[in-house]
Amino acid sequence: MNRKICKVEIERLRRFIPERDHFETRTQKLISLVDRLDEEALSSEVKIFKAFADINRLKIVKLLKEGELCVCELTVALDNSQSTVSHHLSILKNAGVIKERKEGKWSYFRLSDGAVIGLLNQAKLLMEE
Amino acid sequence: MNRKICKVEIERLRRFIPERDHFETRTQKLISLVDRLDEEALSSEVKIFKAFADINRLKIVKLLKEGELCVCELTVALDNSQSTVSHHLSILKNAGVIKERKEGKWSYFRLSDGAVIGLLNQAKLLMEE
DNA sequence: AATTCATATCTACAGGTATCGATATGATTT
DNA sequence: AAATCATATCGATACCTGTAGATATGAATT
Repeated sequence: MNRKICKVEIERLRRFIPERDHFETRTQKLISLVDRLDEEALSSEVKIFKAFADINRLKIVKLLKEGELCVCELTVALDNSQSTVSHHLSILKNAGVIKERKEGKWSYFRLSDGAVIGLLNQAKLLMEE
Repeated sequence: MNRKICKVEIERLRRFIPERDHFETRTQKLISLVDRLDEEALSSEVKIFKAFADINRLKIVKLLKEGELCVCELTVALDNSQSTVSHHLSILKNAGVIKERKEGKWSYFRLSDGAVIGLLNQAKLLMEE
């Protein structure tokens, strides 16, 4: 997760900073704002959004709104290979979106809580505007 | 976006369907549920989640909560190359998350509306649980 | 009109990720 | 204990994506 730092570019931009009204104070404010961002918290947010950023995983989430399901049911419903479904489930689980319950040979998955549905609704709202 | 269909796998699973209580009706219900999902709408949702699924784009969104900013300000604040920032902005714009306003040489970007902030809050909620 | 500047686009590349088949694991059934 | 079954993990592969430098574009300045 280490971005390459582009110092040359920054210097190039800094050269004209004093020439524009308020530019320096504005950018200083922005820089300190970025510095105050919690990188770890941001990474968690990214992880959640990544979890939702795949059509098959979205389908899984929408199916799980109907209730708990096992891997084999999801495999049939999604028409994907079992290993693929398993992979998607582990990403969703790792992001905290879904929870697992083992029962004998079966693993049942369910949505973590109502926040997921709220998230989806917000996204839809954003989309419709 | 064309998933490969894994018929063999499905057939393998179908063989034991009649042997489990309610499995057939359950999976039939799930399959028809998936069939009724609007692929195009799902793709839009995925596009939005993808827009948020990068740490630099999240930072841009958080910076834009402070108000309208031009590309060069974001470039300094994020310490990324100009082309990279421009690329991220085009993804956010394409997903409908931000809007652009041109003024002379400058391009100013702003958040589309309050839905973004709601979306972020929902994600945070989900994360904290 | 020539230069400078802000931004967008193109090109290349490294790392990430979705997918599947094959195999491993761990439970259940025979 | 051997076989079967559900799921997870591994290995390979093709595609996707974030990044930066180079170049193009279009506006403002000289």
